[in-house]
This record gives sequence, C-alpha cells and structure tokens, in this order.
Amino acid sequence: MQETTPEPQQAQPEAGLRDRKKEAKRAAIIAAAQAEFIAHGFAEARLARVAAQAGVAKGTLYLYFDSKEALFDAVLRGALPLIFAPPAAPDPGTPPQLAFRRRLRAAIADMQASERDKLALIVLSESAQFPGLARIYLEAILEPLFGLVRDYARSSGVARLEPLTRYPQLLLAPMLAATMWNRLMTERPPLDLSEMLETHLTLVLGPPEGEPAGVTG
Amino acid sequence: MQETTPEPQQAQPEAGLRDRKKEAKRAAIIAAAQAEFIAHGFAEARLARVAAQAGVAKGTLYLYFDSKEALFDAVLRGALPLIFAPPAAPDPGTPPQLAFRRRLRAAIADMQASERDKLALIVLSESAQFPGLARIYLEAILEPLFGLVRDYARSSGVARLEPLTRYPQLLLAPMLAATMWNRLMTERPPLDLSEMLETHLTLVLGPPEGEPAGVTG
Amino acid sequence: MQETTPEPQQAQPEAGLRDRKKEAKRAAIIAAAQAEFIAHGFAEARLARVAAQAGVAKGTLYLYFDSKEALFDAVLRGALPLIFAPPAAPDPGTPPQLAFRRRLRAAIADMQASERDKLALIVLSESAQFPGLARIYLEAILEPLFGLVRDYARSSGVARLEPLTRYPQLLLAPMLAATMWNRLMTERPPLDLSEMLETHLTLVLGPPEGEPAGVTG
Amino acid sequence: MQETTPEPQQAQPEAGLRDRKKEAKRAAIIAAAQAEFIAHGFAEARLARVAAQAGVAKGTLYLYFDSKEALFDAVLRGALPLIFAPPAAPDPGTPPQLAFRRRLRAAIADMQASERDKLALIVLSESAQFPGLARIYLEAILEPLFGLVRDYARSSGVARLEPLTRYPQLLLAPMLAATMWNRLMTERPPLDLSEMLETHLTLVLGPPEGEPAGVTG
DNA sequence: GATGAATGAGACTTCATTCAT
DNA sequence: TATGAATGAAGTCTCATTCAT
Repeated sequence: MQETTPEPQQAQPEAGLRDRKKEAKRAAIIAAAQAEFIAHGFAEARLARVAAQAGVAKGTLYLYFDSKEALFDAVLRGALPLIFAPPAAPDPGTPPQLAFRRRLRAAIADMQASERDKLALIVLSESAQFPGLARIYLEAILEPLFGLVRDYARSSGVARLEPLTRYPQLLLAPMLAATMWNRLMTERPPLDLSEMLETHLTLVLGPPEGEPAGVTG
Repeated sequence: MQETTPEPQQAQPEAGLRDRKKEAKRAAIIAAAQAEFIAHGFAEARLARVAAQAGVAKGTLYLYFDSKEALFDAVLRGALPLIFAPPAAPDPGTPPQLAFRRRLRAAIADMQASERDKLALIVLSESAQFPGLARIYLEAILEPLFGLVRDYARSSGVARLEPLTRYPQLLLAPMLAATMWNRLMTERPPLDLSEMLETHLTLVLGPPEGEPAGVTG
Repeated sequence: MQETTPEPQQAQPEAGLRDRKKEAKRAAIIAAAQAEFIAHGFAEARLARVAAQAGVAKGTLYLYFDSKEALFDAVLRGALPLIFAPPAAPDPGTPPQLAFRRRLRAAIADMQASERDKLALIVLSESAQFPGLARIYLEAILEPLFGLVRDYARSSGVARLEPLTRYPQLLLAPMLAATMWNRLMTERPPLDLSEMLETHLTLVLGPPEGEPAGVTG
Repeated sequence: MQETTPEPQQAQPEAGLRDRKKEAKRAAIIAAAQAEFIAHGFAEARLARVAAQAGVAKGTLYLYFDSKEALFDAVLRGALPLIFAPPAAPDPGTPPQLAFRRRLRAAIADMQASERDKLALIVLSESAQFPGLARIYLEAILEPLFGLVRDYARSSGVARLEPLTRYPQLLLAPMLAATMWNRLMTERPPLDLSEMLETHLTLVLGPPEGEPAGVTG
C-alpha cells in the first residue's frame, strides 16, 4: 500500500506541497538505505543508521515502508527505471559497429554513474535470501544489454561472432568482473572500466571502425 | 590460538589416534560450515545448523574455533591450499597455446569440482564485512590464474594479445560471470562453463591449434 | 477537562450549531470507539481504526479525549445513563410477581438491545487494568437490578426466596453466563436469553402467576 | 516441538537429573506466566516480568516456548488436566442428590483451590484474540460440569428439573458470577462461593436430603 | 573434551501521542 | 478546528557466546 507512489498532480500546485515534502523524505530514506545496504548488506544493515542518515526517527521509516525487506525491495526497484531510459538515437549514418560500441559505452557509463553496479553486487550477495527479486532484478539489468549484444552479433554478419548470440555474457562479463574487482581491491588503483571495455571490444570485435583512433571515452 | 594446527606427533600412536579424531571432527565442522555459508551467506548462517550438521553440540564449536568469524575464516582458508596444487607438467612437445588452454581448463574444472567457485562468490558477498580477508582470498585464487594468462600473452608473441598482460581479467571474467549466473538463475538450465570457456578462448585467441577439432573437454 | 460537556448555549443559534456539530462528532467517535473496544478489547483496540471509522483524523481524537483511557472511560460512561431510565410504571392492578418479571424482562431486553451487555464483559475483561472504573461501572449496571430482586424477595413474603435478599446475584447470574456464553461460543447457535430467563425464573420462583401461559416475551 | 512434554523415564534415575531441572524451570516459567496473565491479561503481560519472576533470563523463555502466545497457550492447557482428575467414587449407598451435590461441591472447591477460576476469566478476556483456544478451553472446563448437571436432572425424575437438561448453565452460572464478582469487587468482603452454591442448590433442587442440616462445606 | 541450557545485548517493529501546517 | 506526518519509548524475539555439569 505504501509502495504505490502517489500520482503526481501537476494541476494542483498547492496539493503538491505536502506531497513534495513526503516524496523528498521518501527519497532521502531510500538514498540512506541504499548507502547502508551497499555498505553492509541486507542482514547487517541497521535501520537505526538508515533513519539517522535520512534525518528521521526510526518509526518514520514505517510510514513509508512496511518492513526492512520492503525497504530493500524499494531500493532495488528504485534503480530499475534507469535501465529503461531510451538511449539517444544514433546518427543515421553511423557505422553499425560504432553505433553498437557507443551504446555499450553509454550503458556502462550510466551504470557506473548511478550506483547500479554496486546494487547488482548486493543482489548477488542476497540472492540466497531473495531469490525471486534477484532474478527479476538481474533480468531487468542484464537482459536489455544481452539484447544489444545479440542483435549486433546477428546483424554484423561476421561469422566468428556467432557464438555471442548464444553467450552474450561473454562480451559483458569483463564489466562485471571489473566492477567486482574495484569493489574488492580498494587498496589498488581501480581498473579503468572504459579502457577495459574498449580493450575487450577490440580484442573480440577487432579495432574500431569509422572512428578516429584513440578517441574512446 | 585454536587456529594453529597441532603438529602431528607420529611417535605417540595413542596421542595420534586422539589427534586424528580431533582432526576428523574439525574437518566435519568445517565441511558443515562451508555448506552453511554457501547456502545462506555469513550473516544468515546459523551455528546451530552447523553444529547439527557436523553432529556436535553447539558449545563444541567453540573448542575448535573462537568465533563465527574464525570459523568463516577457517572455511575460506581450508579451500586455499587446493589452488597451490602444482599442475601436472605438460608434455614437452605440446604447442604453447594448447598447453595454456589445458591448464586453464584444468583450473576451471578443479574450481568447479571443489566448491571454491561458490566460496569465491561468498567472499564477494561478504567483502563489506571482511575486506582484508576477501582481498587475501581473491588474490590467492585469482593471481595464480592471472599469472598463467600473463605468461601466455607475453610468450605467445601475438601482438593483439598484448592487452591481456595488462588486463588478464578479460580472459577469466566469463568464468566468474557464468558462476554468478548459475548461482542466481537457478530456474534456468545452467550455463556450461566448459563450453563457454572454449567459446571465449576461441573468440579471443583464435581456433585451437594442434588439437583434434571438437575435442575440448 | 475535555470531559466536561459544554453547557448548551441556546441563546446563540450560531454557537449552538457549532456545538451540535461538535457533539455529533464526539458521538461518532464514541460510537466508533465502542465498536472497536467491543471487537478487540482495550489493549488491542487501535485508535487509528477508531479515527477511520469515525471519519476523523487520528489527531482529532485528542481534541475530544485526552487519551485512549479517557476514550474508554467515555465509552463506558456513555452507556451508563441508559440504566437509570425510569421503567414504565406498572399498572396498579398487576400482581407483584408478574410486575417483577416484567421489569426484569424489560431490563434484560434493554441491556441486549443496547450493547451494554457486551460492554459489561469488556469491563470484566479489563478489570485488571482499570479496577476502579470497573467497580463503578458494574455497580451502576448491577446494583439497580439487585435492588429489584431484593425488593421483590422481601415483599413477596415467600420464605424460600429469603436467600435472594442476601444473594440477589443468584437470580441474575444466568444472564451474565448466557451473555458470556454467546460471546465465546460464536460457532454454536446462541442461547436465547429471554427463554433462558423465563426458565430460570420459573425454576426459582415457580410458574408465572396472573399471566396467560406461553406468553413470555 | 518444545511443547511436547518429555515422557517421564522413571527407570533411569540418572537421566532424569537434568530433565528434572528443566521440568522444574518449565514449571516455574508457567507459574510466573500464569500469575502475570492473571494480573494483566495477555496484551499487557510483560515477558520481562515473567522472566524475572521465574528467575531466568528473557531469552530462556524461548527455550521452552516459541512465543508469548505459545506460553499463554501452555498456561491455559496446564490447567486443563486437573479437570479430568477422576472424582472420588461416591459411596454406593449415598442418595443421588447428595452424591450430585458432593461432586459439584468438590468441583467448585477444586476450581477455587487451583487458579482455574481466574484462568476462565482470562479466557473470556482474550476470547477476541484467541477464539479457537477459548472454545476448547471452555468446553474442557464446562462441558464435564454440564454433563454432571444433565445426568442428574435426567435421572432424578423430578419434572420441574427437566429444563436443566436444556440449560445446564442455569445451575452453574452463579459460580461464574460469584467468581467474577469476587475478582472485581476486591474492596468488599468476598462472596462465599460454598455457601452461595448451597443456597442456589437448595433454591433450585430443594433442601438437601440425607445429610445433616448445616453441614454443607 | 563435550554438552546444551542459559544468557543478554541488540535487532525490528508498533502505536499512543504530539505538533507544525 | 482539523489534519496526518512524525516521534520514540518500549515490546517481542534472535542467536552468538558462555559455563556448570
């Protein structure tokens, strides 16, 4: 019940006053909870810390979410809509491979800019506790990317890329690995995801076409 | 204190018997704990279940391990030695790429045969809780494999493989991704790690040399 | 403070209107609270439900009542005045036993028609929490009825009824028992209080006098 | 699971040592809980007080009972077995009415000597929360007594007692009323249940037969 | 050494009550 | 006056850890 976001009523600027504050507080709680879940995982996350971080009392959390689990769910779902943001339509004249690379770069950059890469790791951590949600989440995150890969592998007409239609994971796995690596190896200089992506794409797809050399990011 | 394995005293057959019983019980506890940690993660693991599964009383756990964390540590360390098992020396006449592929296959197969792949995921999951241990563990698992990759990339003399010396992760990431995939997507048919590895190697390294076609596993 | 009913100000029609609205809201709150207390008892009663049922906000309750306990008190006191409603004066020529029976019947019927019988049980239930109030309430309900019984037992001149002057409870206990029974045994057909009362009166006082046989209700 | 009383093993005096302590502690907890529930009702009962009264830590309660509700259940059920204690067989030559009176007296005295009369009131209080249990409990307590009344009313052959076969409550209600009365009216001298019972029986059944006058308790 | 009953700190959650709007 | 979001004290319950037997 509390999960239903109140429909925005742009026609009534007055009515929105309280609603806007509520929505702001809701967002503050989710942000605090996201940081807490990322930092400690579900089981070790403390609602007291979430409340303190969000600047509300402990009980206030329950005005917005029925339970710790519901809050966790909201944090994960809160990140979902981003993946559906329509990518900028490519220039009609762009060569297919370049268009593909650009969309992949954009997806990766977007995933890093948000915290979705860290959330994906949480999903993994908690998959034993929340199997259903994990599946939904990963599908929402990964399937669109897989679709990109499959489409390109098919339409490229390059025979040696055919296996990517069966294992689109192969092209994306390095991003996952690098994200995990950076999360774990905090003492070392972090891997440069963009450069690593370009390296991987060049290794698998060959050197970029129709693009000035060295311009990757 | 309890972590120091007692030095075997072969001169005293009686004491040896007792030690052997102790060691067996210790092994049983670790095995039970490993299963529990894999199934539920650290936070949700229950020492009561570990004790029951190991066939001992709850208090007995504390005769062998100081705390739940120490037990977790022991489980992870228990899997470490395996990675250092020296690989079988390759036949002198084997072509380098084939030898490399074979060692990679063996490492992956070994990691799957044991539960070390699942443990690696647990380490990832719990990295927020145990950052130091996680780093040590992953380095112990991954660095040797990275060394394999780097050595091959260097010695192969193939120019386009040079990036692998900087990003050896690129060659191994699909195994990680596939392991995670299989852990999460329990409802779908699991990915075939061996086939996926071969596909990836062929994609990056080119078709296998010096090996009958179709013989991969 | 809020418990003092504002003195009606008939000279000011406006103020009277406001007062009437206030009084109506107050009555609505008490009615909702009564239903809630009957349904769930004091401890499990939820002010949120009371407010919702009364059609006011939660905070509004506190404009009318200082606390949950004060509301409970108001509910009980709200039922008290009814018991003091003077019974219709009996026809002068009615035989004493018949008059007595009729008044008893009327009292029971009235208690059932209102919800006072259920409230009496609530008082009993909560007597551990509110001993003083419980005593006052039960005395207000029961003492007038006991007076009826004592008066009749004394004035009837029947020797064997003398104990009723000491234990007037004996004549009324079945009503209490039946009310409790009906509250608890919701799965069975409810006891017919009127018939049970007649049966009891006949058992103790003998068959009705001066009344056509079979006319009891 | 915790509810299953361990079967007494009289053949093994040693094994009973720990079990006896456990059983004693269990009994202490139930006793403390019974007092707490009687004093405050279910909702206002505090497990902290129960634990303190029983001389155990709060967590210990959960070694014996799964929840507060389970403890409540155990308290009520703990009183049930008493009702099934077979009454002493009457002397063969005793007149039926005297035998009936004696058994009724014994039942009432027993109910008072234990705390079952107070527990019955708790059942009433909490019937909104635990309807099923309430029914079971009251049936276990009341039905046997009703059986006594019905049997006597039938076998006595006295026509005017026939209504008691339909409404056995009529004969027992005064006991309930008196118990409630004594619970509530703590400031007044308590009603003497024995005398009140005798008075009621005499009123309904007539004066006692075959028994020296004045010997009632 | 082994047991398992006992502990108690601390977590999540509820809900009567308050107060800024 | 009326609202309803916010509060926070306090309750139930969990579980790693201890210790008497």
